[in-house]
Amino acid sequence: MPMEKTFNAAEAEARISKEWIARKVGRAGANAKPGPNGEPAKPFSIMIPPPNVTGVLHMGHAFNNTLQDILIRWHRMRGFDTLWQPGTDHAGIATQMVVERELARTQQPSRRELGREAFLEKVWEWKEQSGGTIINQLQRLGATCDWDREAFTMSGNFPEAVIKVFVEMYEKGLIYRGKRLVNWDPHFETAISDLEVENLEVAGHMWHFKYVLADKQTYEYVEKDEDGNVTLRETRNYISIATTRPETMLGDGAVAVHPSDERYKSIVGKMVHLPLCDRLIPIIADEYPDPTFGSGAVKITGAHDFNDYQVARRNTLPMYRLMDTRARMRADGAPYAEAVARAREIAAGSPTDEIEVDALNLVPEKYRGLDRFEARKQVIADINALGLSVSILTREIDEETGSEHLTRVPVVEAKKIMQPFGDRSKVVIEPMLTDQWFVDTAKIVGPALDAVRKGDTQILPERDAKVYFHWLENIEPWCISRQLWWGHQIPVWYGLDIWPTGFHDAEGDDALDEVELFALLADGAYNHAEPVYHCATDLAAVGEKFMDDLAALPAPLNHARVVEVADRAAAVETLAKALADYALTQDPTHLVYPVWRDADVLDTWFSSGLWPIGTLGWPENTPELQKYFPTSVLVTGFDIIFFWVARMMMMQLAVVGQKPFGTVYVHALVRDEKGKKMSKSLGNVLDPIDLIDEYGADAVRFTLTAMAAMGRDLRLSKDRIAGYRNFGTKLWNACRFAEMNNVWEGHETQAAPPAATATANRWIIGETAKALAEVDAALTEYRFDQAADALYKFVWGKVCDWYVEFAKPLFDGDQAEETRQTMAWVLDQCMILLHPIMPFVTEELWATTGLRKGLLVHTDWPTYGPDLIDAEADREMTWVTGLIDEIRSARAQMHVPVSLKLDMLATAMDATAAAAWERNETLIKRLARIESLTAAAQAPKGAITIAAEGASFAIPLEGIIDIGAEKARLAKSLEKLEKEAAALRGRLANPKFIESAKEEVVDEARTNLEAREDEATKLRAALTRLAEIG
RNA sequence: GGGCGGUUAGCUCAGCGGUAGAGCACUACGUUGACAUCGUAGUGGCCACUGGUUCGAUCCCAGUACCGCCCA
Repeated sequence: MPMEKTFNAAEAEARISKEWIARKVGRAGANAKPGPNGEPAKPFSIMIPPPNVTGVLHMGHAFNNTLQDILIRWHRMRGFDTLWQPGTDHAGIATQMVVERELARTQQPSRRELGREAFLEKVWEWKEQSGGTIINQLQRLGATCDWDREAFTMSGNFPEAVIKVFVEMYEKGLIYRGKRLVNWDPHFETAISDLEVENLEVAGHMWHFKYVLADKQTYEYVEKDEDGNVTLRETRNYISIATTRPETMLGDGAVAVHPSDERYKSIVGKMVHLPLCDRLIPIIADEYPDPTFGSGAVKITGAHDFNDYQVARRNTLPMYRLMDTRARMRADGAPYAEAVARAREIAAGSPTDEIEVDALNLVPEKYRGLDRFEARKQVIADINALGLSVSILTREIDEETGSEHLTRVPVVEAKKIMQPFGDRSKVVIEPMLTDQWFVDTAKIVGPALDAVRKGDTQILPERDAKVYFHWLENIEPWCISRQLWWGHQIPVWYGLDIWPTGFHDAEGDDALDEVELFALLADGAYNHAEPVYHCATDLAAVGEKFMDDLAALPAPLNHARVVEVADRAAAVETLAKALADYALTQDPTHLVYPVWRDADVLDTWFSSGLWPIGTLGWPENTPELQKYFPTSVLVTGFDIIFFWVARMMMMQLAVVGQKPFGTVYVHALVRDEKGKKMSKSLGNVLDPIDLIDEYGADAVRFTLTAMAAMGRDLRLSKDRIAGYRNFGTKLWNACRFAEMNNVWEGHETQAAPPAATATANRWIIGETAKALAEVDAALTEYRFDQAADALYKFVWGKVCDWYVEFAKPLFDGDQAEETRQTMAWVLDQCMILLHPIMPFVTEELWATTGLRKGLLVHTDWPTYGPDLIDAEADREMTWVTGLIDEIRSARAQMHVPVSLKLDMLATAMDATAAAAWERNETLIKRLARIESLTAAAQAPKGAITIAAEGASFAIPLEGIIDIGAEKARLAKSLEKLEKEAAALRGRLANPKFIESAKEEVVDEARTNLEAREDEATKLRAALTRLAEIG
């Protein structure tokens, strides 16, 4: 059955993809070829950047995975032992969100109603049913991962690996627990990482409040202009502060001014009344406030602002937490009056600790329980009512009476402010002081920096290494705990601190008596203290650690059984019961020591950070781990250099002491055709699957590849994709042409090109070798765009534009068989070389044409070298194509109809030119539409002139020729030639050029000048002739 | 405010010390033994600006302007 006119992507891609998957073409080691001495094939491995299990393929994924597939296919065809490891990550927040939404949609019980265990079952159910979307989409893109190895950060060996790493890092002191300010998402009620925060500029306001000095004190407030002239002098009893978040003022610990700020020097150290609160806070001097911004005085709320937090830490200010996990004003704890009384004691120097400070709820009763934004309104209203807003006098005219009033209006500046939003929840992130687990990144960052500095790991493009260094050199502790359910639960168990200093073994007999028991049981003896904790891989292991602790206690408590309970409350209850039971029965076997596991899970990036070793089976030392680790290349987007790449580097180096990858290729962002970031809200998102439906995966892949210039964003337009779809069609039709000319009959793929005699055949074989060299060089350097460009130019510009045309006359001559063989070989090479970028259409052509032993995906990549380039054929074909171009151009400009075949005269022809003509006569005649060539002493009147190297031709066009047009054409060419010649002459006339320029440059200039002068002479002669006839 | 990029044909981008390139778009012609998802020919550029280095600068250096991105 003859081939169709176009490649049916929709039909063929589905079929081919299915076959690739069924035949496991991407399995690790497929098509691996041992070395010449039987040594094992060189490994080449890539870890897919795991998409979220909830993810759907977007343009960034399509881009990222196209590049990976190109590298993998290229290496696989070259006989490397390849592994492309696929998988997904469990995406804590995203998945929990998706499943919760699904529960709500189907009117099932909510997460909280279900409880942790039942909810997690729902998550797994969802994962089984819907978690494979993106994997299927990757397959549509043509990705040849080893699908049997699909990994998931919550399955297989991952849980064990993650827990093991946590425990080991904890034991090495690399992980610690602490109360820190973190990004808190009030919607999901969890800490989130910087990565998950989007800082957006939004319209906000700046309010200005007066904090009145204590004890009715006043000071001279003086403002000066740049020249030091006094512009304002007044006596003030307040300091003016500016804030965009008035509600946080309830937790202020101080007002800070810059130490150099002359305006406030006299009042640093004095106290001010905190409005709406019965507290005094100090004015402190700190480097943080910008004296030129606002009033120069800043309120410091350590528990709700990252900058303030640093100031509070530097100045040991108390940090009062104002909000609960949903960012409502706190309603817990003691009444305000009590809390504030204690706060005043603390301010006066009473000893305290951060637990007590955190427990103190300093939100006045009237604001308790309010949402933070509601509280803001109230606070503003109340401060205005107290007259403590900075205000200005404005004139108002009463409409009825026409009388003027002067009223004071609070100053509220409308202002653009940067506000943090949760990237999933879209709610405003609240900096919140909470207990979290941290990786002490400062301790593990060294090797990650060194690996890149020393070049063990290369980051491309180089400038992205700067980003990497910058971030790692300024690294912050990494908050790894999340207040979620879906994830790896932290392997830490807590127990009640029953080792209070107050415990008193009254008899000194090291045994527990009733009085002592009572003391332990008494409320407050232990359950208000911070629990003790241990970290271990499981309950049994952690139990042993608690047993070691218990050994310090009097008998029989030192032999209490460690049991696991749900939480702290359950522990208190269980212990109380056990002690009571013991008091009654004196049976020590009933004594238990309850422990409960940390409810938090680990940041998804913590497990993703172990992706390279985790997917290879670590902690088991699997053969895959030995073979494919460290991995060869990581292909990833620039946006996760810090969050993922840097963390993988740190963690792999910390855990197994090896770099995770040799090269990191960082690609840019895919934007829309106007250069805008694709976003759902802008509605400019191009869905790769839609594009694949419309144009085929090959076209989408080729487009992305052709645009993958290193370090530059891509502007994707459908026109471009359509263009490359046409490119696929072009190749398709070249093969179809071959088929119609029986090129494929009996053809089997040969590594070596056929022996060819025709110049055109020898030439195209050489061009193929050049193309291979270019593609190899480009891919070696990760210049995907150059590889695509080289192939486009070769396949379309050389093979289709010229070679197929040359073949037409050759098929009618003596060299037909050789030409058929050459064409088959060349088209084979097109398919092979294009395969990594356009796998589907090439695989289909492979199957459709010739006699093939196997799939193209497992066909060997060619290795021929520049020896295939025939310099003579190259020169000759340049002459031939140049001549054809000249004739066509002249014809077109003379408006000679294509259908008209012309007779041509050779007015001059040297031996080389004559030989070239002789060998390629049929080609030239056909393509230039020339009927005959005869020698002539000179061109007749009314002929157009064609100048070629070593030859001059004339085409008599008496009656047809437009003399004016021909004159113009020649004049234009001449002008251009003369301009070029003049430039060359000028350069060669400069002795300094001859002196300092490289020899070959000088030679080249001379040769060029000669050629131009020669051609110009011919054109001038032609012009002279034209002048003669009119 | 700090850092990093960019500015080349109408558009999207390559190039990078030695004669300015591609694709798309545009114009004209064209069913010539595959391809109209095509062919042939063509139009179109003070390579942002100002200096400097150099025999020679779109390319290297410095500054200016504008536009992005990242981090505060």
